[in-house]
Amino acid sequence: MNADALRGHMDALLLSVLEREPLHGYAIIEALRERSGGVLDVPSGTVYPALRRLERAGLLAGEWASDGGRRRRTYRLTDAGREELAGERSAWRSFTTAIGRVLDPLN
Amino acid sequence: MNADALRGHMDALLLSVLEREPLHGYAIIEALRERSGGVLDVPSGTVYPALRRLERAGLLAGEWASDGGRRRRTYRLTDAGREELAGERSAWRSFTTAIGRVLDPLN
DNA sequence: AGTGTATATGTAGGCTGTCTATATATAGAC
DNA sequence: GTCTATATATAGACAGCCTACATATACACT
Repeated sequence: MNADALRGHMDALLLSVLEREPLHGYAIIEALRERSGGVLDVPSGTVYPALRRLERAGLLAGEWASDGGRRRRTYRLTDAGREELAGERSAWRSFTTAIGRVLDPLN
Repeated sequence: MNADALRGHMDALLLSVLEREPLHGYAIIEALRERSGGVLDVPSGTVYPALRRLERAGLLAGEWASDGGRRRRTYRLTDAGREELAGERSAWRSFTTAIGRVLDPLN
């Protein structure tokens, strides 16, 4: 998976894995790997700053928790985050349609 | 269309529109707009440097021509460019599959 | 007790491709 | 003579993803 290909789609991915239940960063990385069939292996240096960015934007709400001695920051979708996710899904569809039309060898 | 979303997919788009016939930069921009149903309106400041980059990489071959007093640089796919296009199409399929799985609300 | 691996978060700095804004020049319509 | 379309190109800004590194706990194994 080329790194540049992810540009501009990371937000949608992060919001999407948080749709069903709140998760912390490390669990999000694993969820992305599993749900993509092993294709997406996003480094922590990408995910943690992105989560902070989405929190600053009001799309996620983060909260510190402890499991034994380990600190975790668990993120959940805000209402604004849910709206944003819907918009991202719509944008993804029109994006793939547009690129797909150009790449279609029948053209 | 968000600018970042295109990152990493521009090469595939450019190679793809040149698959059937050689075109010059301006015509490529129009072809992208038409074939995407008006969604892709890529500025010249993106396309011309990208074409040079692909030429340097040996994927395109450019040649100056004149239509009346206007100078045009017409690009055609090289053999390496055709191979690259096949790879880009394959990468596009696995990319959309992976992202689509994560974005799928059924997950 | 010490080593190694998995879990867990985070920062600094680099890279690169896309964008905006600008410049140049010809052709043709009005 | 002016405006728009055609045609190419560069400079510099910007943003986000990356690598590499730093820190710390839990747990298995020796």
